[in-house]
Amino acid sequence: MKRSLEQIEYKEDTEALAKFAKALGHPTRIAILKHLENQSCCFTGDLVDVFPLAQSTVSQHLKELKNAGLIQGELKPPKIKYCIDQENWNIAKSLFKKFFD
Amino acid sequence: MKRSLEQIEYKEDTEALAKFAKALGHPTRIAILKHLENQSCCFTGDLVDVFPLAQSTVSQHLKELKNAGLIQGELKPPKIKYCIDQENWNIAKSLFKKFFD
DNA sequence: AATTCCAATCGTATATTTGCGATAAGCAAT
DNA sequence: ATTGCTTATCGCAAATATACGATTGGAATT
Repeated sequence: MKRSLEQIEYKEDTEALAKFAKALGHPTRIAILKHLENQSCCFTGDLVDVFPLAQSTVSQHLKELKNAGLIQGELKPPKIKYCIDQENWNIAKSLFKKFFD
Repeated sequence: MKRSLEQIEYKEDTEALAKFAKALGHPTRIAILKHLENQSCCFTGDLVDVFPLAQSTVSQHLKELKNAGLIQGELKPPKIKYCIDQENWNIAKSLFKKFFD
């Protein structure tokens, strides 16, 4: 995509908030996080059963949530247990809170 | 894009939250909203001066914020005054609040 | 070493987003 | 009616996002 002169510089908080918001910007990912909040943790396979989506698609959504730092995966062979990343979750929480006043 | 069988049905709150989050998922739009929070209101032209972006680009970001319901435009010839849409802003606020506990 | 299970990644197709310049549209004042 | 100011929209190009099936990879067990 064409870009103006160079990358725009935003404040750190602005970038961080946008990044979190972007990760939350898909209903499936919201639903996954809600599910994790209830269950505290779960495996990829559980989610594949819950959502009418291909395994690869669910895996991609998990990857994005992980990249945003909102979840973390723990090796639990032969499965992977996903949980909310409490530290970043709290950061996101406070950023949104501050943003909305 | 290929879709599974048919559109997935999510809860109303989930859809609404994702929609708001998506609109917030770009640093320029976060910055615009922060600017509006400070100024209470402003004109498109003001924003074009603030950000190193083309007028058409700023206009598009405003359009998305408007579509999401986060801002509203008031005709003030020959300008348009943009303000935060308090009603939807509060809805978004409470959705995020509930989501993060 | 081979097998099995689960999840990630690859390759592909399509849709959407982001950005720009150029043009159109709306409204006031001349 | 014409001009001038401001903002929206159009048309395009490139980048990202979303989805799938197929394949690969990793870890434990046989």
